[in-house]
Amino acid sequence: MFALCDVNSMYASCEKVFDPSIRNKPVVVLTNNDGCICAACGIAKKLGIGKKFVPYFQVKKELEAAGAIIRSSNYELYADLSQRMMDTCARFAPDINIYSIDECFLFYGKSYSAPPEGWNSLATCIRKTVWREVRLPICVGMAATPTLAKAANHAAKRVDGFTGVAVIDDEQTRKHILTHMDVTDVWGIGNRLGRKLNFMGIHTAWDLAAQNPTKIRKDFSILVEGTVRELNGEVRHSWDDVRANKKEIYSTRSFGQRITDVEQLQFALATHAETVAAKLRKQKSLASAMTVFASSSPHDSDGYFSESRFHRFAVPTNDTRNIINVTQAAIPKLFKQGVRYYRCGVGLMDLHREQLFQFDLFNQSTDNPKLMSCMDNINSRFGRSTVHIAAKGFDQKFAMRREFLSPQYTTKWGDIPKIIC
DNA sequence: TCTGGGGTCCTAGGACCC
DNA sequence: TCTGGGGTCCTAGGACCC
Repeated sequence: MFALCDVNSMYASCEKVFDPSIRNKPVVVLTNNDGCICAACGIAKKLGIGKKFVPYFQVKKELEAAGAIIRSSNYELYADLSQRMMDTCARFAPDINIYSIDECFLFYGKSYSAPPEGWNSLATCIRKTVWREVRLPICVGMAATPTLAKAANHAAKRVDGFTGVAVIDDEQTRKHILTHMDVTDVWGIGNRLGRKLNFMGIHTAWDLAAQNPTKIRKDFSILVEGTVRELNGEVRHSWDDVRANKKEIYSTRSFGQRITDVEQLQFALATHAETVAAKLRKQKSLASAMTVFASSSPHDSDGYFSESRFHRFAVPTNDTRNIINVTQAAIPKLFKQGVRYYRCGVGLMDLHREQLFQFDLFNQSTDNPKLMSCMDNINSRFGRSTVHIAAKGFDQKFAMRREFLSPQYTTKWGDIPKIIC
């Protein structure tokens, strides 16, 4: 049995945890740089406002008119509450897999027999406990495969007759839930595949489940075939696949304000280099190649500019200094006077497991793992960027725009809620 | 006045090599 | 009668996810 626990409108719900005054109001949360809408609470959704990934400036008036409370993304708060929610969920299963900031899969293997009180009560208990301990509303879906657990979770949220919990453990329920589910709501089926499937007369998840997997593989891909099989109870997402190391690691960001000077671009790229290098070390991998890029905005009228530079390392590395050096060397190619830079980033690819990589006699690694782990440890203990490479600069002018930021209630001493008697 | 998220994986096609 | 290879690496862009 797999369970999928996921927080309802995670970011909006987090905003309500420490601010009861907005609990009964429509809350809408914006992406980085207050660019787009990325979450809306249930009340906002009912009012028909807060459509995901719509640019904020386009719907600003509409939101004001509806009396919506606007918040910038407060990742410090969300990441901390996420951790607490995951800790609580983890107590209810032998194994947990954190899928994203607001979702985790729980896995009950063959040796685990169904709880005497039934799966439904277990799911309800998880939901209630998370609410009691973290004050986050979650939905729990349970089924024999991850894709079906996702479907059950979808039903728990949207299908009449379910209130926050759904378990698919018989044919009747499977059919009921899948027939009430749009094919594009199936995990792995996006808009594009959805359109093609619709064209073939496949509209619901149930229609998709009824397809011949071999034919689907021919018409689409091995991935869609896997989805069809999972909808029929055959596990295709192995637990290890979900947990597998990344094959590529990226860090990219749009700037709070457009950038026109080289130094700021260098600082930004060095910052991304540090981020990806740290992520790479965390999964204990080495990168053989990387790409560095910078661009103006495709929305700008004065011509779109985009440049990238690919680099292959003679010896795979996960040392921040090697990765930063490449970003610095890329500057002449990426920087052009007069361009209003909107976005830049760094990507690592062709990744290998640290222990498995064979070095040769002629190319010795220049990495300094002790220095790197020392940096990682200091930063994990005292906070991000307590020590950093000087190339990142000390006067970054592209700070994220976060005009409607709430306090970092749980991660900053000065922001801890006060109770005044 | 100006404003438009971030991450990962996959693949077609071009460039280049022998 | 008409016909012209095959492999690797990189790039750009598409597709999916939240």
